[in-house]
Amino acid sequence: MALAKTEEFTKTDTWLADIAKALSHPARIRILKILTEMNVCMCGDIVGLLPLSQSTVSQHLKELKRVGLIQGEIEGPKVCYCVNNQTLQKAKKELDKLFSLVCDC
Amino acid sequence: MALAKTEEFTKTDTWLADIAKALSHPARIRILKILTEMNVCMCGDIVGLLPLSQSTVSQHLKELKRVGLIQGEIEGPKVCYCVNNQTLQKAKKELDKLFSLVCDC
DNA sequence: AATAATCATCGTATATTTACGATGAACGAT
DNA sequence: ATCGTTCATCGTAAATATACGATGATTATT
Repeated sequence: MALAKTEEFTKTDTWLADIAKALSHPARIRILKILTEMNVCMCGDIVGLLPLSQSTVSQHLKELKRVGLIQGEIEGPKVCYCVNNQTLQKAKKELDKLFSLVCDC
Repeated sequence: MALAKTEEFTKTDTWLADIAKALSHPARIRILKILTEMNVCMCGDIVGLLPLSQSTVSQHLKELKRVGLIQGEIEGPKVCYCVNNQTLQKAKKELDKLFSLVCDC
């Protein structure tokens, strides 16, 4: 079976693994940076900054949105994306907790 | 195509995405914790603590080893796994750098 | 030499991911 | 009302991931 047995693990571990999955593609890491560094929020703008097609970028945005790392605000025919500080903070907190457990840092 | 266009991104982003991929399964997060919290290092011991078969756990260990988050030392017929502090520290550093860029934390 | 223990790898099945082009939906502007 | 812009979704193809049982390799023990 290819189904991850997520029921067998703690909610926190499963959640953190899901966050990690959302960060597991360089395009999505780039997108997070683009949304904060550049003064840019639309899908089309991001497409212009990445070597990927519009539909592929849209999928990456969807994945980031799925776990709540970004959110999208509809503005007429456009959608303005931005990072979600709350989720990012929670992710950082849980990652820090993990690293403080598993390593000397 | 399903091939990630990793050539088109920076080495650091690609590396960090790869680390995130290794952390993107709750079993692998559990394994990291088990290797540090419990006094345990062998694959068989970990199998006893997870709801997964020996071959599946071995695959997860292989994935963690692939990115250098753990290392395995052969001791006769056994292999003693342990976390790799150096890689973990580098991962934490890069994650911190990412989060300090993309969020207020 | 034979056996037991330990772990990796092979083979396999299924689900998911990644990517693209094409199409559809929503809305503003003409 | 039509057109253009923007983005999501559909359809599809190929790669990867997840899981298991079975088998193979290695080494310690008997």
